[in-house]
Amino acid sequence: MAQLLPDKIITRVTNDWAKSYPNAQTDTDAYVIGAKVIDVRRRAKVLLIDLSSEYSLVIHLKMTGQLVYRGAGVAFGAGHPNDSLIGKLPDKSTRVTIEYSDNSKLFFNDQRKFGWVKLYPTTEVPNIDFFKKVGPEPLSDEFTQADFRQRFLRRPNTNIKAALLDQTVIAGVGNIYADESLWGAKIHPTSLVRDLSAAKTNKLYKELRYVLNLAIEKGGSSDRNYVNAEGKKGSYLSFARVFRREGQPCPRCETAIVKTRVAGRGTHTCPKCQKS
DNA sequence: CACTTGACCTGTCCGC
DNA sequence: TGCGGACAGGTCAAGT
Repeated sequence: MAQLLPDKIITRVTNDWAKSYPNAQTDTDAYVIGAKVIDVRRRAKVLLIDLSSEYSLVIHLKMTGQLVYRGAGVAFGAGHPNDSLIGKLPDKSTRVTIEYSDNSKLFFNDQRKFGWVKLYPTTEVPNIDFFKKVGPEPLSDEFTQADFRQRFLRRPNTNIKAALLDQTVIAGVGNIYADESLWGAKIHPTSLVRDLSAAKTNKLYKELRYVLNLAIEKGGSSDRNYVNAEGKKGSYLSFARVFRREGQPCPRCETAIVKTRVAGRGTHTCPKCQKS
């Protein structure tokens, strides 16, 4: 995305599901049509496309959203090299289509319709409720072990998995990387935050950063249909130690991985390695 | 206030 | 094969 979009000029934005582009209206076109893409950024799980109009498209993929970019012509239909992963576009999951002056298109596809594309003045983005409350980026250089522990201790009476998933504590950790990092740190997901020693939270800090870096290197976790902007799948799940591995042997101790429900989410643990 | 649960949606899978 | 229910990568609002 960051390589594909800059300098492209938007000529049209259409949406097939109102909630996927909730502030779409004719007067928003004034800030979008004819605008040039200046930059593509990310904060937490949100993507920002900054435009020359000083407005930004703010995009959240939620569970099943995906952004797929295609050049003009044959790329929209049969014969595209990515057809085995995702076929002709738009398709029945296409919610928003952004067209550019070179006739390329960016498709926002989202089977479950939880994701969205919103438009805000670029200077207002930091004032969106979500961005005011969201926690620090766990991979940033300034984010230390001590910061990590201190952030968690704001939620002393909840379990560590709920705290890991809480975007106001730490940004960007979802269900997969929560399970994976807890396994790495040998912490049971139901452990109360207040009961975790500094040694444990330090270990979790290291494991979380390891897991996130590995996931980035592998192109993320394509659960089923997910593809990136170039139509490619990520491969992290083939490296996962516990996530979606119920009944398979723990890579450390061979004990069968179990699946339970913690913080309302499917949760995978090794019952021997992660006792507390 | 801190914390948990249900709602938002479509599609798939599993048991009857 | 059909049908009901549970579940799926995330976040809010409403509930306790």
